[in-house]
Amino acid sequence: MGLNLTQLRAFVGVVDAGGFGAAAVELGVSQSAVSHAVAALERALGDVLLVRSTPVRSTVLGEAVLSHARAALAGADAVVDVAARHRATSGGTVRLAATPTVCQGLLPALLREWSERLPALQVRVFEGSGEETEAWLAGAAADAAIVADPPPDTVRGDGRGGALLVTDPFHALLPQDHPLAGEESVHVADLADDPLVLSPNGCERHIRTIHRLAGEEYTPAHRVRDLGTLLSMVQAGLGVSILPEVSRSVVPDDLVLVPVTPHHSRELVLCGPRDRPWLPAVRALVDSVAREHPGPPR
Amino acid sequence: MGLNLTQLRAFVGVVDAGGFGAAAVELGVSQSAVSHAVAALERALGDVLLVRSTPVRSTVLGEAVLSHARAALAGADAVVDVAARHRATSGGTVRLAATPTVCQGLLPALLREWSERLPALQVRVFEGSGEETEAWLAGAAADAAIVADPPPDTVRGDGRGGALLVTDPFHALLPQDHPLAGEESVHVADLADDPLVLSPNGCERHIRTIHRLAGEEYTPAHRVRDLGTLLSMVQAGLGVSILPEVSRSVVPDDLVLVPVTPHHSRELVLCGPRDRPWLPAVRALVDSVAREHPGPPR
DNA sequence: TGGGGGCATGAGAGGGCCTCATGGGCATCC
DNA sequence: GGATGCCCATGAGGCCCTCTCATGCCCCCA
Repeated sequence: MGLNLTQLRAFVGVVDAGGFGAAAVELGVSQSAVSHAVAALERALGDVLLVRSTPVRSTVLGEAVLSHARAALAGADAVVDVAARHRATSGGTVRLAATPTVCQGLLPALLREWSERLPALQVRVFEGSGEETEAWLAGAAADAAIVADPPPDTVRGDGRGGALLVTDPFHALLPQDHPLAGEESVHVADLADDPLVLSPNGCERHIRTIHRLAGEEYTPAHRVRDLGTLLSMVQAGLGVSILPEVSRSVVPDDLVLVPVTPHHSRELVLCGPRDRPWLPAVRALVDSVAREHPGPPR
Repeated sequence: MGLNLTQLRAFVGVVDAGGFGAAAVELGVSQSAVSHAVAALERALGDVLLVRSTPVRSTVLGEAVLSHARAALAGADAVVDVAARHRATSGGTVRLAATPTVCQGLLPALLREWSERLPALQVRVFEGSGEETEAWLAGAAADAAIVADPPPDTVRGDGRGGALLVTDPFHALLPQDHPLAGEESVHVADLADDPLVLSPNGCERHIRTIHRLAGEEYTPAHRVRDLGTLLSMVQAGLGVSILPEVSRSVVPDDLVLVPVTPHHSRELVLCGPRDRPWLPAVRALVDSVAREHPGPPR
């Protein structure tokens, strides 16, 4: 009763090969199979498609049907073709370098997304400072990285280039009971009296920029390596800090993030190495997130 | 191993319906069938197509495959659609009126062609004089006719209108031993000494035109009704005649057809009635022969 | 801690599709 | 005119696919 790709392939094959036997050779099946298939198709459609002569000719219905049959077969072939290409380019393991804030704030959702939407692709995360991630990527110890504010030519080239994951604004990190904790936003000058705790994970450059924009002096009171340490110190009332938005997920309940002015943000970009070809799988990762955020209308 | 329209339909259905169960309802099969089909498709393609969540989402591969799958299904649907339309419009019986010369010279090949290329269509031939065929068509005793030189608006409107079957030049019919039988062409003035035998089957108008073009007097010596009689009389040496090219197939070996000057020809056109809608089957006949002769480049 | 929605899975039946073998129509060639 | 070869149709038989039914697993929710 129902149509069949085998039947369509047999019909088109007979038209192209000029005969049932020739089509059978072409399709790698017996002549009988071709005959059965065409007969079944003709039964399903309710009329004859081919005139059994030498060479075989099409009936009027056969001619009318032929192009649609070709379209159907082309679509089916494209499906297997796309799948084959996908298997070849979207498998294997990608070593992804990222900073701690990214690893904690951004990566969980991304990894979950990737494991669902690119299940054949395994991502191994390497956490390091901003300098380390860039060094790993340059030194081929990593295949991709999430970097902040890369040179513009590497950002979302829409096919070539990396993918902008998120525009990540900076906030003041304050204890919940800090006088400014309830404000809509906080100017960096108003924090001048509080000791500034800093974790030099690649954000220091941006924090310096914020101070420069405000005309404030940049004098960090403490430098810690671990983000947990920073949080603990602010919790202990030893000072305040400035953190990017992606850190929000790891901020304890008794600390708050308040937008800081002058406004400043960094762009987090997923990209491959600058100086060597990208792994196909990295391209697949980039494309998958680029499709999520449609990007600017150019 | 091989793709399947059922599998593609299930996959697209799940994407459109937002779930396996909903797709099953949509497709009129069990939820289990949809699950099996999608699983088989994923096995065939070597990777997962759908993320089993609520609502179901596509993987990257699923998105890449979706449009091609839709194209394949659209092609297959178009095939059955075209076939259904063809069954509705290209079946039944057509009563076709034509003159004897056409019936003998032109129709055999046409009927054979039609029986092969439009096997669901039956053509019943009604043979009559030119006046009779036109009267039958006008009076709905025939559904179509092959007429000579109809008004220009009925000729091959390329979609609407009739189909030009052949441009049919006139020849002199001579006994093989006639002095002019070996000539390349014969001027009608050179036949003035021979008695002119005429069969008034609708060709008389053209023969009169040939004489008028030559400035010759038109004086037929004999008028017979049957073409066979005419041939016999010419064979018996009782005179000569003027016949159209399509008559060649019924001319005996001891008679010859020699192109006559002034050159003149008629156009034989297959068309439906002028004053009422055409049978769809008549349109199918016209289209089938119009496709044969590609027609002038406009 | 049940309950329900949603999909997967296994068993079994039915049908579709393939191959093998054979038959018939048609042309060519001695 | 009979033989031969080509080409397609047809019937039988077997395998595999696909469907349904029943049930299980998982997750979310109250």
